[in-house]
Amino acid sequence: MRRIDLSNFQKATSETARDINRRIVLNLVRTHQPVSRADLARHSGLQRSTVSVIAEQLIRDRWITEGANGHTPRGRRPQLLHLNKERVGIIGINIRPITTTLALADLDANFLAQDSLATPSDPKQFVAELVPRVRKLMGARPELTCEGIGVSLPGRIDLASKQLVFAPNLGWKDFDLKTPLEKATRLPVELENAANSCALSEICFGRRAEGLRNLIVVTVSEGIGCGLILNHQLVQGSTGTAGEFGHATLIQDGLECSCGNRGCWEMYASNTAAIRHYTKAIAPTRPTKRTTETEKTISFEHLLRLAEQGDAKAVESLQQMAKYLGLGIAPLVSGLAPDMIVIVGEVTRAWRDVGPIIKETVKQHSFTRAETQLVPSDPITQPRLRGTIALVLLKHFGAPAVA
Amino acid sequence: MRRIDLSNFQKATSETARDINRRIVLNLVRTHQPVSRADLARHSGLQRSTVSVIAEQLIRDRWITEGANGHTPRGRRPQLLHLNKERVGIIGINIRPITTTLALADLDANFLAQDSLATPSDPKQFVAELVPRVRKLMGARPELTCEGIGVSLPGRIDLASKQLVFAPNLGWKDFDLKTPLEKATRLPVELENAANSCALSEICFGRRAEGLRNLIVVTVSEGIGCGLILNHQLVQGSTGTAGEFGHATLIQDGLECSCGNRGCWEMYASNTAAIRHYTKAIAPTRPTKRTTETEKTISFEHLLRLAEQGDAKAVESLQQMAKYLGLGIAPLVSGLAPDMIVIVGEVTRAWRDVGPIIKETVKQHSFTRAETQLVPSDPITQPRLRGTIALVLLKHFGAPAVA
DNA sequence: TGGTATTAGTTCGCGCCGCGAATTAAATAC
DNA sequence: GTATTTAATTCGCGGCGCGAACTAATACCA
Repeated sequence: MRRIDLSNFQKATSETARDINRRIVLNLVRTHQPVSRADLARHSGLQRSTVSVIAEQLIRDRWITEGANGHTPRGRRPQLLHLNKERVGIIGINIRPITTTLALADLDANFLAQDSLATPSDPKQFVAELVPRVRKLMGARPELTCEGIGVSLPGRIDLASKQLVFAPNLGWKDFDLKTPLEKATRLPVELENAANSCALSEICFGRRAEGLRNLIVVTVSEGIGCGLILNHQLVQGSTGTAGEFGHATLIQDGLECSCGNRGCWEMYASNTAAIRHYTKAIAPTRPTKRTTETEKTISFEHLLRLAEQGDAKAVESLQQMAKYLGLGIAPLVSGLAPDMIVIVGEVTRAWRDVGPIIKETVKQHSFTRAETQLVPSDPITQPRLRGTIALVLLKHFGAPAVA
Repeated sequence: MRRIDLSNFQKATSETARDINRRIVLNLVRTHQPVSRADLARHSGLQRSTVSVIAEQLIRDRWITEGANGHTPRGRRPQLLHLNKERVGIIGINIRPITTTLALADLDANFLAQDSLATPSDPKQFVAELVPRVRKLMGARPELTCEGIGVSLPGRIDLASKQLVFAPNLGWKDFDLKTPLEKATRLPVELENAANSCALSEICFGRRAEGLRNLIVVTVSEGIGCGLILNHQLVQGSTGTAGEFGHATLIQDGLECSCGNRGCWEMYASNTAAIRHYTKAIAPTRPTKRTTETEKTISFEHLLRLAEQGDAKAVESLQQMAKYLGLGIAPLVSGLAPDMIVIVGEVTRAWRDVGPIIKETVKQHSFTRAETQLVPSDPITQPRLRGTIALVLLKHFGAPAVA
């Protein structure tokens, strides 16, 4: 039961009921397509007459279309409805430290065209390079009306100003990406943290996580980030920085972290941490020089490959990483009791080895009656990028703002 | 933006708009009373005509009443509306290990009558003792229609079965309190964990926390519990056990906890922990015998009094406790970025000493841009008990289930 | 003292919406 | 060829919010 926010509520008008039911029907079409009006009525609990009117409206607005006729054992054949993939395009942009990928997606979140570029270190230059590529993507399917642009990035966006306030791995700070991008493309732009994007991707399009009430996504790369979906809703915190469990203390008085604290979770369980462990293992006496981001990422790829080839020290580094991942996940299970936790990151390639260790560690260190599933994300679904599509589509498919 | 839950959604009917606007108006009356219809129209954005109809309905249903006329610099005098305190009573029951308190409250969550009893160790006997006292409370103001019974207890309630699944400090387990209480009183009964109750109390009636989007309540007594309000909504997790950060690991391989893990937060920051620290300090060599719950609670009272009188070791025990409270709160600030954290428990009596330590520790160990306020709860508001009133009232004052 | 301006609250017709019964459409079974 | 079954549409009804018009009550001012 939600408390009504008296500083920011939405009164109901005569169109509110239609708005609610239209969204319900649109969602039902998406999940059950192809589907007849009669089935929609059964699934929604609405009268067939009401569904007919709503369907007519959705067809008129080109959200859905009528396809072939279906089959029934007896009686008139239903006219099957499905999402109109020819109507809407969404641009998704996934910014990562080295490479930025962008794509054009349809209403089913299928990618129709993709592109990528090296992420420049200067955010202004980035906008300049991005805009023509966005235009080119939209040009790939000119018949589609572009609904908006979703952006996922390794940083945090201030809820009020929509400015990027913190992105250490990009080296950007206090930059307004939204305004210039909106001006240049004349499209609404939604920014979101990468972990949050992944979480949206999972509950909106995920095979196993779709529709779950409580889901946590843990993104493991240079650092660790969390995307929290609680009560079907993204948790952003008061300013938009919720999810920074990567900088929660795991080991009191532990290793010094760039954030200024000591013993942060990501100092022990990130890709970087695994590399550090491995480096120490193979050359315990020689102190390593500070490596750049590029070297780190390549190295984790390398570490994974070594482990796949059976390198004992590489395997051990990953096992260590898995143990610490479990130690950090355990309090999330105790404290938030989610239905599912999804791990996103290169480390999932070694899931056969690390999965059981994470699960066992979580089991030993958590306290809950909840049967939280712990699963790796399928990188082929490109959750960071696909989440940006969810970000834009939720404006049409999400629950309406009411009361 | 919330995702629509296709396994449990609510279609809109022709009455949905009225339901939404009625709840908005009811909330506005509560927060602005006494208030005129014209002001309600201004605050809600609804037409005056609509507000008039809704007000008439609310008066007919005896939720609100018309009071004296107000004053305006010019023009007709408004008829002021306010909540009808003579209509509805709510029974609140706060179960604690030693004493159970119960009260009858009005719509403003003011207590009209109170009672208390020793908490029996047998839950069946508890129900038998409770029912006549509930009847007696209702008899104190027979003109009130009792809307329901809210119960707060130190344990967790399974979301699906509504059974009490875990209450170590009561010694109860897998007991159904709801059904027998509902049968005996013919009133709807809502059960909730004590920390969650406190959280509801704070956002519904709290002077500082009312209406906040993200709030965490940390209850500190024999153990530590957390009540999480995120996006204006109680977080219960998949089974109802969310909030058990007290059993999150604070110190790896630390003290053994009754839950089976080691180093749980509540082993270092609970009342029990402070007593253990004090006992060790005054008799470091002699091992203490296992104390009962009763002795522990009395002892923490004693410890507080000693500290108030300036006993150095007692003060140091509380400071130690405060430091560990801060260490446990820090990851909640990093990870959930709430607007406010409220501490509930006897320890707040020593806030002048412990408050600054908690705040400083949190500041040093957390990572956020959020300016999370950290405040002690005012025990005079009886948050555990008052939260049970919110639990019942939210059915009428909360946002309606929609989409 | 009576008109004017101002504010509160009500009345009423309109259009949007979902409901549900009746109707039309199209298929199969016998 | 008729009955049966299922799909989809049509249409009148009642609930609801809107907004214009109207009534009520008060202060100000000439």
